[in-house]
Amino acid sequence: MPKKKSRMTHQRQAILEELRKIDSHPTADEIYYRVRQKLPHISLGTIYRNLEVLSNSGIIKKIDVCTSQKRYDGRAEFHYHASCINCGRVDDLLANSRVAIEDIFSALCKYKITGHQLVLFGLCPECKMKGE
Amino acid sequence: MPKKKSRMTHQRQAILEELRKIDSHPTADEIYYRVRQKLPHISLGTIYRNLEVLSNSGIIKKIDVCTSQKRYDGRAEFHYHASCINCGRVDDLLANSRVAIEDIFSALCKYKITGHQLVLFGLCPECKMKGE
DNA sequence: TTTCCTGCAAAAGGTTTGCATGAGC
DNA sequence: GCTCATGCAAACCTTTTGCAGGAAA
Repeated sequence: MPKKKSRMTHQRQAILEELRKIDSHPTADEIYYRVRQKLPHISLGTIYRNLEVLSNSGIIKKIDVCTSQKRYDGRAEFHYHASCINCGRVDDLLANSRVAIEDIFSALCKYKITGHQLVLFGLCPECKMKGE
Repeated sequence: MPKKKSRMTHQRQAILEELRKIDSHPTADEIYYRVRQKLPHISLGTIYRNLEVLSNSGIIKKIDVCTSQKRYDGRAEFHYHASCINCGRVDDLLANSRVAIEDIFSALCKYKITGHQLVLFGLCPECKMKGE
């Protein structure tokens, strides 16, 4: 199957820029809302299609923090995320322990481990302060 | 709010038995299919409502392996899961390293860590053998 | 006899897709 | 000019919910 080449359209550009500009980890509809400030006629379908294309080509990352909506991350390098159980914000964590985790479990089971997903839950500094 | 007491109906019983009988980690519709062999008139809504009640009371566990459907586990004790990227089966792993993981990340970020979710991906022994 | 639970069917909520048109390169 | 991408809207899929009748305790 010949790899089809993708075009850098205004829409794709705007989505990527928006994602790189903010360091939160927005959901598709948050991105939609933001990009519409610049391109008022863009559709949600286009947002989803582009997020898919961009993450399939390794330019961005689709992340799953076990909530109803997927989130997207402009940083494609490997790292973990922490999700606040109170306010829902999602923060980056350092990329430590990747190999360690997969090694530990490779030794403990018969799977050929090829990846893993880890999400930490807790209270973000702000919610921790508020004592909630 | 007074805790409301729950009743052990035939439906709830059958769902729980089915879940305990199989050590795969079925989705709601797989459970629906199986329980219908015994209770042909049970509805999917009842399946979902009972899985919710049972997991909220800590009798079973709802698990998320980052696919479109949630899965359910008759074992409520803490343990990890591995998901085969080829055939989709989900297996139990030992419960090691729980504290270690949360401790590592508590030291690395400003969150008050209260939990985490870890899923390992890879090839199950069978798919590994088939060389896929 | 009081709640809680069920079946049914409709709705919700997030994401994907078909189609005709539009725009990169 | 050839594809690939877009906007729109409808479809999809999993899960949730409203309601009136049914069954645990």
